[in-house]
Amino acid sequence: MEKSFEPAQIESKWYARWEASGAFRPSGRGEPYCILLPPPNVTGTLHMGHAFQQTVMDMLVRYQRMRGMNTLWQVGTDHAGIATQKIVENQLAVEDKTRHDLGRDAFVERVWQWKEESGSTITHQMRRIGAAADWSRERFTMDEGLSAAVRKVFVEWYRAGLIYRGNRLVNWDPLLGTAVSDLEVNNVERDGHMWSIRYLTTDGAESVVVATTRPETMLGDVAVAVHPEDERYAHLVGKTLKLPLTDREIPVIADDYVDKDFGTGCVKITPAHDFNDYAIGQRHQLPPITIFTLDAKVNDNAPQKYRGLDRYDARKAVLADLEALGLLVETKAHKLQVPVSQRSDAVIEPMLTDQWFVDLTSDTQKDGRPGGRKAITEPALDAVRSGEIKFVPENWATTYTQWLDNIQDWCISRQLWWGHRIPAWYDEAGNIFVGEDEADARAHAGTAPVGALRQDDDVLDTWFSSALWPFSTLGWPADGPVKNERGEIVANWQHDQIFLPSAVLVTGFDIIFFWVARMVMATKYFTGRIPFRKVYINAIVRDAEGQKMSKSKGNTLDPLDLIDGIALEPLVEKSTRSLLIPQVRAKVEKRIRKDYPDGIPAIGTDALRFTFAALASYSRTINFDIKRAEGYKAFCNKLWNAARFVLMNLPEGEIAAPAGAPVTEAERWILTRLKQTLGEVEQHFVSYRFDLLAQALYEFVWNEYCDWFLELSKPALNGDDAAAAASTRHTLLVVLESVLRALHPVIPFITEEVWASVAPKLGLTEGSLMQRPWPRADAIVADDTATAEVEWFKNVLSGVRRIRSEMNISPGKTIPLRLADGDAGDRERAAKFAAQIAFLARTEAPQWIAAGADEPAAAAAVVGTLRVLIPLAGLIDLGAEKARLAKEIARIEVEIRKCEGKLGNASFVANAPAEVVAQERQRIADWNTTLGALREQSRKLG
RNA sequence: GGGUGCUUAGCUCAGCGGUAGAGCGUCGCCCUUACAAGGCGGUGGUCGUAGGUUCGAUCCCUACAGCACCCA
Repeated sequence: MEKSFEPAQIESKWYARWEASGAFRPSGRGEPYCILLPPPNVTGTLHMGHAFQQTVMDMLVRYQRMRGMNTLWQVGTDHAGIATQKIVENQLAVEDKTRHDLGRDAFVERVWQWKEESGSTITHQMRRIGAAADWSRERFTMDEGLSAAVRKVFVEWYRAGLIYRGNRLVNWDPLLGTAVSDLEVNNVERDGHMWSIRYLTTDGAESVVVATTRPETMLGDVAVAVHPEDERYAHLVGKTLKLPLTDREIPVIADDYVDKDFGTGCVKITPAHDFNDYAIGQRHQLPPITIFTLDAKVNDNAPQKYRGLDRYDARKAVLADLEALGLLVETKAHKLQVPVSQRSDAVIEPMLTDQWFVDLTSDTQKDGRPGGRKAITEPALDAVRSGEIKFVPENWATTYTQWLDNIQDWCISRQLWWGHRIPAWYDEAGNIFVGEDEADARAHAGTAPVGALRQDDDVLDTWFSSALWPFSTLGWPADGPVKNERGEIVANWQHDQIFLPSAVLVTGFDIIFFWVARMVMATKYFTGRIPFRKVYINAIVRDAEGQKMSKSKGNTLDPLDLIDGIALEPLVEKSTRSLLIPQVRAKVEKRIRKDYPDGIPAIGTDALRFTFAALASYSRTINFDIKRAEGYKAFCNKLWNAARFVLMNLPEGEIAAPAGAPVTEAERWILTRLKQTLGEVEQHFVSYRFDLLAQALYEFVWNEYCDWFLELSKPALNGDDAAAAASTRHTLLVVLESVLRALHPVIPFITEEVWASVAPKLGLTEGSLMQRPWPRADAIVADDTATAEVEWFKNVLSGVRRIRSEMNISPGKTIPLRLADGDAGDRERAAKFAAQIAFLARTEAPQWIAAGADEPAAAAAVVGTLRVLIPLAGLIDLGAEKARLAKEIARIEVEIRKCEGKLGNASFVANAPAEVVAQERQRIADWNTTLGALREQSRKLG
């Protein structure tokens, strides 16, 4: 083995071997265990969130595979409608073209071409993380099989009356020219104004004042509403107002939606451009008046002079005209919530358009069939409420159920070209024909089409196909094998449905609504099964200061840069490349030069993965600190060197297991600790506490195996007892190999590399660590006696070390050692560990001082009643040692007083559990023993 | 407005009813042939505030303060 751990060399060789060996595919043996990869966008590149989430999935998959499960990690990518279409549209823009110049077919063809060339970036990056996924079954949401599932689902829901087409008010993105769902709209607080406008009654005798943040929409007003119990306006209800700037008259209506106490208590009603107003308009049978075109310019329903103006220009014009007429009563600054499209940042305009919806809210249809609430929403709610699906951490179930309780119908049509085209056709009379293809649509129609059929131009919301992921990837709805475009079988529902439900979904809270809930809905409806048993909501990765990572802040980290390292200049270049605003660019560059003056060091995949594991508590954010990752790289190096030590102490060839139990206490102790650690780690896998899991393994490897067992093994290996040496050699090796297996799910590369050297020594014949079983705690025998003895030894050694350190005795200097007092056990143990004490404490052979004999002035450590003495002569400052003893005595006196306080409290003794009282009595006895020995020592020093 | 979290050592976080812990940082000593990406030893906290429950509260309850996120 090389002298130090070099991740780059190791990682490059193992992944390809694993993948080629077929080790990532389901074994076909054991219980099914499946994890679905949340399919990343084909447009994406791997970011820290992906790397974290995928590390979690990979740990689970590798662990379960080693435990003998029939493991499938189902991967693939998402076509990401808008994002992908935009990339290609941007490319066209460089050529001064739009998608309309190409036409639909040619444009879609070009998007496919882009996908073939660039769409696998992220899946290749996933391999660098070490993801043990079954790439042979990789899917794409727009491949033929998954598209067939989409058509089937659409048609079935439509025929069940659960998908409908309607002219509804939807969130319209005027920049992208498509509807978007409620979820794709963010409400952003912006500084704006509240304008008060006076509307005169038709007879001109009276007026009302309405307040609005969007004065331009008055051109589409159809009423002014007041509260039914508002006495100020009761007499006006039913009268008409003259709508300024237009020649229309609008009624005053009463509706208890209006808040009497807000503003003047009068509200202008614009049903075509406001969701609340739309509902009021419907209640009062007031037909909406659309005043904007699809690109948010004033249309022909408005007076001539405003037509063609952009909505914000129209606002200025309307305000100026109202001002001129003396109808603008007040203008004041106002903070308002503006709906913004997540995809384009454009301000959303509610627009009345024809769209397709999934019914999620009606109880019963007109014909008596169950509505969407009964058929789709409630089963999804029940799956979580009943505990069939469990969230981890569980409080996310509240988020899930509250959203479903208040859900709206899902607008699934998008006015895009890239995506699953809606399987609906229209005849020349506007009748709708739905089917998996045109022939199917005709066959299922009640009436013959009038003239030719034309397919709906729209495509489905990307999340529609994602919702089917748990079963469409397993081959549904086909009956037999499903092939990919290369003719390879990627799924077969007949066999693969054993993987439904999957074991756990690992995903971010931000897509509980977009994806998790919809998967439950669709999977329950179409397969009758839940899609997964658990939903592990992973934390959001932030920077070391807890700030959200964003390109414009310059605090993003590329996981591959952490793995490979990157010099400062290339890092600055890549971080600022996409930033167009010079000030932002300068700020980001400055930050990077400050944060990473030497660039980013290469820490390797294993250390990155271990860091993710160590940070993965139930907390909802994790702050990624490179320093922490560097610490775990040191851990990898520690493991590496421990293995080197073990291997360099072995003779050539295979190491036979000695007959019988391990000879030394140290061996039996480390095996006991290994057993405990493995038991803990198994628990932490069950509870998804990867932080505790990582910590348990870290502590075992570093603080137990390396710090103590390796050290204890040195005198054993070099001592006269051949049996102890042989036994120790074997135990060193066995524990190391178990540790490698236990750590493999977390740090697969280094463990595989080390194992390759270790396995032949144990005569193991598996070709890869992946094929070894995960080590079982219950296969190891615990030995509490040995544990107690090693703890005693550790106390003795620590005592000597503390004296050395505090008395400034050079660590290399061999010093005399005396033992005084103590009991028979101490004598036995001192004899047993004599070689270890002498070697590790660097002392001469310990000598007992007989009771009552003269003692040299000495510094002392106390272990029970045993005093471990280091004679002062020439080594130790008497005054310093007295001070040290006094300090220790004072500390113990405080502890004793605490115990006495408790035990002196009658109600404590009466009410506390007996074992707690007993524990307290034991504690005080132990402290008193130590205190007695310390006082004795103090007296001896005079 | 409704909801969900968080507040513990300088920093980042575990612990969640019975002696306050880890990593990183910091200080001291040491290049002791597995590892200086290291070894050994130390320093450092009235567990956000105020009440309550309890023999006992960092942990449970209530209120308050601050911070964050989600939904409207």
